[in-house]
Amino acid sequence: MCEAEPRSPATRCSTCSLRAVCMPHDLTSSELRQLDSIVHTTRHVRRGEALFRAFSPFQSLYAVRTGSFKTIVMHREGAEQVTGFQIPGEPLGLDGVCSGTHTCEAIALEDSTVCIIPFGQLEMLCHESPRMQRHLYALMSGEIVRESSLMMLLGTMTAEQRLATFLLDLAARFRARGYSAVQFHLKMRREEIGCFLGIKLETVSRMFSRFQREGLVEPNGKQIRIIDPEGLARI
Amino acid sequence: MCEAEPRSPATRCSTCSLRAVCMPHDLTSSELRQLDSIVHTTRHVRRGEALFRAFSPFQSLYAVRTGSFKTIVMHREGAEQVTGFQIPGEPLGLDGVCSGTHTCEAIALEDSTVCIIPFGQLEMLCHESPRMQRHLYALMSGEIVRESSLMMLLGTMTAEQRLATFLLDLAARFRARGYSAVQFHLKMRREEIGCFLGIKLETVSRMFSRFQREGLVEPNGKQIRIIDPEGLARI
DNA sequence: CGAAGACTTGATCAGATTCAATTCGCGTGG
DNA sequence: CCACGCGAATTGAATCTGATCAAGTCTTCG
Repeated sequence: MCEAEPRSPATRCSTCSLRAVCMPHDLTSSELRQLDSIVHTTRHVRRGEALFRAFSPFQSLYAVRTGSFKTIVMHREGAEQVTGFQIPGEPLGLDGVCSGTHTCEAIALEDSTVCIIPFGQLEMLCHESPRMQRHLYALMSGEIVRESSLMMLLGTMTAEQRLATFLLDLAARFRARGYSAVQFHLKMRREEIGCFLGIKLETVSRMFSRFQREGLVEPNGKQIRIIDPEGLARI
Repeated sequence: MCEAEPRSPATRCSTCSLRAVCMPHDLTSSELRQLDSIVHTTRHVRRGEALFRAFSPFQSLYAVRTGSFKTIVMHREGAEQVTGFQIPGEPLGLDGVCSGTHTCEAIALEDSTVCIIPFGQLEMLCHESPRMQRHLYALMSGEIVRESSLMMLLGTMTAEQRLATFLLDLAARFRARGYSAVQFHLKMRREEIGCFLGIKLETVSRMFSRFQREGLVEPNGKQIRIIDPEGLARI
């Protein structure tokens, strides 16, 4: 066989339902074909396993296809900070471009799959396609902006405001992907939410209880129903 | 005059003493010449004035040439978070690439000058020069990494650890630019330090006093002398 | 069905904030 | 040139938010 092995349609960018989330919307069919030829591998990561670890060499960017991840940075002696949660359509690995080595690690919150985008080949495609180039810039800059607003959260907000902001942000991201923004399932544990928001797991739990008392949210373990988004936003 | 107006040597990348900090170290002389032709303007910003504001259109990246800046993101109703301090050789404006609009604003902490790097022209240069391309990627990714470690600071550290980390980080950056890492002048007020570290100005002041009692730092208003960097790192 | 892990809730404690009172430093104008 | 005045910084006391410790309940999964 001279041709590359045919892939299942599910692993093609050109037919992927997440394309609108993940890639620029105005790619030509020729650019899409090139993209297909780059992104020809997916990888399965089991719940709890690492997609990449800190200090591992950077070779590829990833896009979450199914499932979800957390990214964490480690401090000396095990203190860790969750720097983000990624759901389908969102990028992973942008931290590695800088030094060629990952500084954070990405752990699957459930059995998940990612698309693998070899960075060297992506660079070449970007060199040919101004649209892809722009998109890569935008992805990186977007990550910078996302982290800035997280710093705002960690630097200025109370525990109550942090959890409210977290829930509204998740809801918006689910909505953007066509899922319900009102009811969703948290794949992460209370401890991981706390570690993301800079508070302890007990505090997360107390704030959930408070939201329930105040009729803002109906938490049922990991199943969350948002009753009063305006109320949450007002906090 | 057919030729572009001659610039003073001080405004040329090719002769700039900060080039090693600001640009890739392995540029060819032809690449340097191209760089000179792009970065042909500097701008003065008075103490307290904005280099760019949130929501202003993004057109250029900037590099601090002299002086220093803070970048802040605003929340509804005036709550603000300082997301970074920039000293000579450091980039400004990377947040704007994403949406074409700045999300933070950059305020001069003292009378300062910046080099203006029009982003459209930089893109073109990057297209020609793989080294410049890599450098731009690295700048953006580096900002992502920097912000991650700041999130770690805001999410997991005590006030004492935050200030110690802040001082050591500044010291390292001054050293990298050939300034003393032991003694330096803080251009920002206690309030701004606090706003960066997610603590109140009184707490910053108390921590400075504590460091002085413990013989770690000799603070004299804004003049700082670091006595025991290992001790600071151990906190 | 039982055990381990995850979550909730209460009581107490500690670190940081808030409020307030001085003190210090610096630029301005008499 | 010095005094004045204002913003910045320091320090103390009271308060509060969130952390810690601990007990008990709920879930999940082998």
